[in-house]
Amino acid sequence: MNARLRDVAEHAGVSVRTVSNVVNGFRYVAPDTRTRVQASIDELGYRPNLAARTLRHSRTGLIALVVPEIDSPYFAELAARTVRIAQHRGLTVLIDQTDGDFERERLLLHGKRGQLVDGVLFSPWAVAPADLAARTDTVPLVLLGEHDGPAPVDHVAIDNVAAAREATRHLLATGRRRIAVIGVQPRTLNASARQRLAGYRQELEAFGLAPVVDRERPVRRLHRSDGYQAMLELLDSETPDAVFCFTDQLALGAMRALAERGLSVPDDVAIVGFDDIEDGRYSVPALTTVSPDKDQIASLALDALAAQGKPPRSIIAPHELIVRATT
Amino acid sequence: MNARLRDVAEHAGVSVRTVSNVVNGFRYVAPDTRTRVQASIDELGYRPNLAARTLRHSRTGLIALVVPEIDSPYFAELAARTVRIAQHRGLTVLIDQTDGDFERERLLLHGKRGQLVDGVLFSPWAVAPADLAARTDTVPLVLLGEHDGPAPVDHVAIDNVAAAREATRHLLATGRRRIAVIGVQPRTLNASARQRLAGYRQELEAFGLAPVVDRERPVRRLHRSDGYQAMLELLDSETPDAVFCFTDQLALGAMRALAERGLSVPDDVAIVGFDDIEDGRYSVPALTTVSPDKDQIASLALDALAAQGKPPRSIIAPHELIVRATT
DNA sequence: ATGAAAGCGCTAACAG
DNA sequence: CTGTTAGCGCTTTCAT
Repeated sequence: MNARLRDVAEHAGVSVRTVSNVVNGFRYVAPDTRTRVQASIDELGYRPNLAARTLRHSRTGLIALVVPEIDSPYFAELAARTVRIAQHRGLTVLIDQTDGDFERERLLLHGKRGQLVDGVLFSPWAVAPADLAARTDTVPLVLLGEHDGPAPVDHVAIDNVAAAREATRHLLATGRRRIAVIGVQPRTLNASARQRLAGYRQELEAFGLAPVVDRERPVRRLHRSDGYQAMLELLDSETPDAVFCFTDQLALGAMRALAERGLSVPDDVAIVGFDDIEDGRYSVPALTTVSPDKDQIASLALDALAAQGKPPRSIIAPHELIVRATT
Repeated sequence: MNARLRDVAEHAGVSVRTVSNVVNGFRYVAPDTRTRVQASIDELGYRPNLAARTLRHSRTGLIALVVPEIDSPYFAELAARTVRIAQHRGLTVLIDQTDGDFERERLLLHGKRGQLVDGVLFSPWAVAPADLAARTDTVPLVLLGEHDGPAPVDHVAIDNVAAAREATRHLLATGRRRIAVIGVQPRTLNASARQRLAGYRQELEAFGLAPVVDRERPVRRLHRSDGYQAMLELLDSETPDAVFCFTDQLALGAMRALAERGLSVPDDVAIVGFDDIEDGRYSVPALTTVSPDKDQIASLALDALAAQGKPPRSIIAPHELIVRATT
C-alpha cells in the first residue's frame, strides 16, 4: 500500500495536520519543519489520495465529455481542444462515448457518472429535449451543439442558420443554381441538421429559387460512407452543379463518389462542407467549408460549466466560411 | 446535498447495511424489504458516492489513456476502441494529452494521476526507456507501441519490422525500384519509426538493392504537413517511383504534394501508408496501407493491465497489409 | 506553529 | 436476514 499522511507524520515526527499543511502549501509552517516533512514525503514516495480528498471536498476536478464517437474527426478535434483548455484550468477530462445509443446517453444524463465528475459537457445525438427536461441529476450540464426546445440547460453552438446561408450564398455567388444538400436527418432530433437545412432554404428563397425536394438528401449517420452513398443517389436522378454537405466527412465521401463517376470538382460540381476538419484541408482538391471556432466552443462550454446556477443561456460561438479549392 | 445511504435507511426504516445490500444487489434481502428500500432510493434520488466507494475499495474503475494528441486519427481511432472495450469491462477511460511534451509525459508517468486511476495505458513520444526505468509510481502501466530497451514494463505493439518488410516487398513486387521512405525520426526516441526503417532496409537488401540515404526522408512530426513537405523535398532531388510513408497522415500529405506537381498516383508514384486510418479508405485514390489491429491492441493492453504483477511481457498484436488503389 | 479529533459516505466484519 | 460500527485517507475546527 502507498504511504499515507499519517505514515509521513510518524516518519517526520510531527502531526498529520502539519504534513497536510506542507502538502497543501499552507502559510504557517516553520521552515525547518517544512524541510523535514518534505524529506519524509520524498523518502516515502507519498502521494495524496485523491479519493479521500474528493470525499472531503466533494469536488473531483474531473469533467466528462460525452460524444457519440471520439474517432469522428470533428469530435476528435473538439475533444483535443477541450482536454487542452481544461488542463489549463486544472481540470481533467474523462471521455464517454455513446455510439449514438439512446440508452447510453440517457444513463449518462441521469447521473451514471454519479459524484465522479464536477460537470458534464454533452453532445447529444439520440436524446431529445424532453429527456433533458426530465433530468433529475444535479451535476452541472452544458450541451454542445444546436439544441432547440425549452430544456432548461445551458448550451453552446454556432449560428447554424447563418452559417448555412453563407455557404449557400457563396455557391450562388459562384454561379451555381442547381444546389443540392447532403445531410438531412430522417429523425427530427438533430437540431443542427435541421437548422442547416433551414438556412439553405432561406438563402435559396431569398435569391428567388425554389427548393427542390429531390435535392435534399437524407443520411443515416454522418460518416464518409453516408456521403458517398447519398452522392451516388443524387447522381442517379440529376447531376447538381453544387452540393452543400452538412459535415466535412459527408463531403469527402461525396467527393469520392464524384471521382469514381469521372466528374471533376469544382468544374462539374462544387462542394462545400461543414466542420473544417483537418482531412478537408489536405484533400485533393482542398475543401471549402464552414469552420466553427472549436477553441471558442470548448472554452465557452467550460466557462458555462463554471458559471452554473445562473439561468440557462444559449451561447453562440463564432464561425467562418473558409473558401478553398472545391468551389 | 445529495441523499446518502443513511438518509435512505431512515426513510425506509431500515439500517444502512440493508440499503447497501440492496444497492449492491446482495443475495439475502427479504423481497418486501427490498421493494421498500428501492422505493426510498427512487424517491430520494439516491446515487452512490463514488469517492467514498473508491476510498473504501481503493479501486476507482478508471484507467488513463495517455497519448500525444487525441485528434491525430490513429490515436482517435485507438482511443475510440479502447473506450469501447473498457466500457465492456466496466472501466472508464480518462484521456490525457501530452502534445508530445516531455515534461507532461514525465509527470504522468510518475504518478501525477495519483490514486485516481487503476492503470495507465501509455503511448510515449518524448520519454525515453531510461525515464521509464526510473519510475517509482506503483500504478500498473502498459506501453502502447514499439519500445526497445530494457525497461521493466509491459508493452503491446505490432511487429513493425515485419510490417515494413511486407510493405516494401509489395512495392518491389509491383515493379518499383526507386522506393523512398518518409517518416524517419531525427531523434532516436521513436522506436516504431526506427523499426519501420530497419524493415524497409532489410527488404531492399534481401532483394539485392542498396539503400539510398537521400531517399530516407526525416520528418519532425507525423502530420500531413510533414508528409507534404518531405514529398516536395524528395521531388526536388529525384522522383522516386514509390514512397513508403510511416503513417497514413504522412502519406496523405505526400499525395497532396504529388497532385500539386501534376504527378499521378499510382502511375508515376506508388504510395503505401501505415495505420489504416479512415481517411485513407476514402482518399482519391484509396490508400494502400499497413493495418494494425487496433481492437486487438486495445484489448491486449487492457488484458495486460489486468494481469499486472507477472513479469513484464512484450506483446505482439496482429497486422495486415491492405492493398488499395495507390499501388 | 502544531496537535487532537471529528467526520466526509461507504463497505464489510461481527453480532445477533 | 438485518443492525451496529470501525475505518478507508484526508481536511479542518478547535484547542493549545
